[in-house]
Amino acid sequence: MGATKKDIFNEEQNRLATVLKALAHPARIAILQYIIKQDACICNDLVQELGLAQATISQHLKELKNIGIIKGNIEGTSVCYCIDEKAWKQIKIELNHFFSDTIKTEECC
Amino acid sequence: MGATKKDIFNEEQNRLATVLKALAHPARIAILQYIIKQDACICNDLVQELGLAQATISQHLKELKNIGIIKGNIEGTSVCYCIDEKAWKQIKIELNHFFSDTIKTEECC
DNA sequence: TTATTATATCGCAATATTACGATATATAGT
DNA sequence: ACTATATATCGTAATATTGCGATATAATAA
Repeated sequence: MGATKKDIFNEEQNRLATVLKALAHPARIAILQYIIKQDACICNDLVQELGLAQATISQHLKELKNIGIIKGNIEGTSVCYCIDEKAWKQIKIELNHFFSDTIKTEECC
Repeated sequence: MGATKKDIFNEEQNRLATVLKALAHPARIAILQYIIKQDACICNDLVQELGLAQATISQHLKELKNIGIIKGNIEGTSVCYCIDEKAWKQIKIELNHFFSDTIKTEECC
């Protein structure tokens, strides 16, 4: 008990849930917004900007990297993070697909 | 420690995270897809369809109701759930707004 | 080499989520 | 009134997430 029963859902449902979960935190939304605004940034910029501990920011970056939406390039002693355009577009497509399902313009029952 | 630090983020970031979190579960994705497919359904239909306990489905429905994306009308002994079109469209707009931020077509750093 | 800077990872405590049995509530049918 | 049906809520165990200090790693600077 306690864990999500992934086995009873299909690929699409699990994939969508995983992506949404990775995005479903205000710090990770803020991180993405900051990266977009600045084009790219390093972990320490985010520590200054958001006021969370370095370990916490690093952990959030890892979760965003896990779904591929950002990527990091090593630049000397720091890591430069930016949006992975291809992944970003793919996620956009997946969400659009889900949300573009036609809703009946009628009241309930 | 442990709880999300909502106070350091802005309204938009917290709102977006809350909505995404409510959607970020395969069961809730499946519930929404089923409601869309059938136009409307009752809790028990979902219990049969998804194979989760009635208490679990009821809890997931509650979370979807919390963000307003679905609404329930009492119909005799059962409750008929359907998409709240207005809320659905609003959420769609909010997500589109977030995802339509222009991404630079350049490599990282 | 030693110090500095930037990040990642480990370990842990606090909190949140998920799932479900049991039970409460409420309506319809007999 | 009694029974059946449908849903919501409570309580609880298992698991996951969040946040951070401490520490490890790795590259640059002095």
